[in-house]
Amino acid sequence: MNAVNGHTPAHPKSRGAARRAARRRPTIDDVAAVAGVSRGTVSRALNGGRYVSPSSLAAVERAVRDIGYTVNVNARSLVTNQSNTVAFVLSEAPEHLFNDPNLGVLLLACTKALADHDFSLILMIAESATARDRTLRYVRGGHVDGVLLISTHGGDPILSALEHGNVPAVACGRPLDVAIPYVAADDREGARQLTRYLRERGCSQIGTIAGPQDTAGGIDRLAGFRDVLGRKAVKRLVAYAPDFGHAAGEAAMTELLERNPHLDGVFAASDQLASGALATLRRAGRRVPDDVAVGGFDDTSVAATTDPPLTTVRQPLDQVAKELVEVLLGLIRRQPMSSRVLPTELVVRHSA
Amino acid sequence: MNAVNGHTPAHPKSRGAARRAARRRPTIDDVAAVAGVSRGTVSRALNGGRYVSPSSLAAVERAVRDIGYTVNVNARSLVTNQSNTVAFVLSEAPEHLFNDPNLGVLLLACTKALADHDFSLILMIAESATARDRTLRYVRGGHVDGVLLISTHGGDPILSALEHGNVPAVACGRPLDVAIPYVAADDREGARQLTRYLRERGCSQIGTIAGPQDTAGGIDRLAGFRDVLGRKAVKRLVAYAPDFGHAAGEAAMTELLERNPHLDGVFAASDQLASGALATLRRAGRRVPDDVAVGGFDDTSVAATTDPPLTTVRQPLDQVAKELVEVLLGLIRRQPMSSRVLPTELVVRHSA
DNA sequence: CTGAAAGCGCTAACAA
DNA sequence: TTGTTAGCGCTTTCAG
Repeated sequence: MNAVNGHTPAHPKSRGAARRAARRRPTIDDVAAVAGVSRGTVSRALNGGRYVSPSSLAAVERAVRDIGYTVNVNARSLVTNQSNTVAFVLSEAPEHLFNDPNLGVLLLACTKALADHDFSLILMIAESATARDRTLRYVRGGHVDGVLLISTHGGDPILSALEHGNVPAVACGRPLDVAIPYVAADDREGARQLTRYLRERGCSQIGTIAGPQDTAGGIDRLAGFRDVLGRKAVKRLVAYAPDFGHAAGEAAMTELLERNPHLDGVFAASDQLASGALATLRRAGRRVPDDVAVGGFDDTSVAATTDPPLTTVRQPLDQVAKELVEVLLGLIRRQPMSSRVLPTELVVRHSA
Repeated sequence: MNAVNGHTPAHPKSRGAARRAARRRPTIDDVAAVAGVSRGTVSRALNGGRYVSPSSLAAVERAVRDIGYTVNVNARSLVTNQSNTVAFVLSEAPEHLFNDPNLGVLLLACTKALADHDFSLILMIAESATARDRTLRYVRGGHVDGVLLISTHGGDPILSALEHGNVPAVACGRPLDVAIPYVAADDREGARQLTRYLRERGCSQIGTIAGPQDTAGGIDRLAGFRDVLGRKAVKRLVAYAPDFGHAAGEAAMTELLERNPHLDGVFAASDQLASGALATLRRAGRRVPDDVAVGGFDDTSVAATTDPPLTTVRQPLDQVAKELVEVLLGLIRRQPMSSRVLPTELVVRHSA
């Protein structure tokens, strides 16, 4: 109906729109005016292009490029009632958090996986009670379409809060005591793999540094260890670490060594625990892997830089992230989604 | 004008609003109806409470609590044209990125600092050309009020793209060749501190493992080293690492040792480089710090877990984050803001 | 396939 | 101090 180029202002809107477009950020009306179609057609063209003639579609695309139009997400979200944004919620003391090198990798991978679906990730920390309240308010306030929950400890208040909420949510790692769909690596089988490997390697006195028993990782990795060693996994051979860090690994290794002077193998529930164990062993004058073989878990960046490099169990973190996003997006589309457990892989280096 | 309790529907809106409130997410009109005031009054009460009588204010607050109202940010943003959201943009190959333990700390600290101002952080990765385009489109599309730029390498296309853009932006670390306000630790002075310490400690043959020379950290830390050693810092005593990682540190240390068998001190431009240097030195049979004293930079978590623990230079990352946010928020308010350089601190452990 | 028009929930300008 | 009203930019019926 109207001229396609802006030089021939046919109906009044065209002129107004064009002039305004010079100063303000262009709107859909500006596109419509330039493309010579109605606002509705532009909208349809922008959202899938259904019920739009090829010529209109082309005109719109051209106009969009010409005037550099980008949709105003707020206006769109106001009417569609969805934001194309998900919250990545960390519910733990932040100091601990980024000591775990897994977290950064996961965060990055989720961001990228979401970007592939045109979703953005907003990072929220819920370490204190007030922060948790703010997060919950924010999430429930409809600012995000769903939640990616990174909660390590059991009894996390934010988990139960989200459990019965109407906000789609998926947890990374099996949540304790809560029925929320999750995606996790197969911790238990991974622990079995490494423990079996130690045994086949000839270790006869294998101990374990177990992670905190209020985390799924801590519990399942110990369970896997016991699956393999059965009755032999006597109390004496298990040392419990209060967290997954280096210092805890040093302490637990000291304890294990005192109780079992003839130990010749150790499975630590994380690479950092293993790195601490290595430090203690060196101080005790034990050679690794000759005197004592050591295995870790996670295959984080630290595994490659210890001396000797760690034999460990790789978690498929990229895959975890991908599936986390897949499940959440499904949930957002109101599809029924179930939890997924991903296989781990033994990575043999030099410590065992 | 109207009854305060919902049982006495006086004007039509009240009834409709109340009924709708039962099913839908409550709106400002629902609050108005319940509080017995107009929508405008509610809005004013919600935004600062100016020009609102104490009694109205109380009524509104009560109504908000009663019906569990939360503002619809999209509607608000649509009219105010600001989102209370900033983008945290990473412009580098992500694999490298979270090897740097600083990054996680910074990200967390920024998130918290922003939360204190009721801003949210959205994470964006601009590693590839297409990702960069998407990021730029997103940022310019008005989805965020400003940008926190974490760019390490010089010549980053996203920097120049943002330099003359009208989007408020602040960089973490001094950007190379670009005039964008930034917040950074005083790398040069930090390097001087450590180098002086090595000299005062009695080292007479001090080498350095320099970081990549297309990063401000790499350049400035080397400059600081030279400031102290002056002419003595001959070429022979400098080894260049292609990145800040452990493996690069091992290689550079090997090189340094070959060229200078009598070396008795090393300043590495990062903790991870230093950790690599430690590994090489151990393999070479040199004792640290007795034969060779080693210093790192950053005071990341690795510094505490090496053997021996690293003497290093602490960057005040929490403070950096805080000021980063302060500057960005100022910029968003259209206040003129200038760059800030923060002092570093020498942390003495056992490696030197 | 297309255009017109009705809101989405909110803020801000204006009149009272 | 308050209520009324006009949009913000967009999607989505609903007629045509």
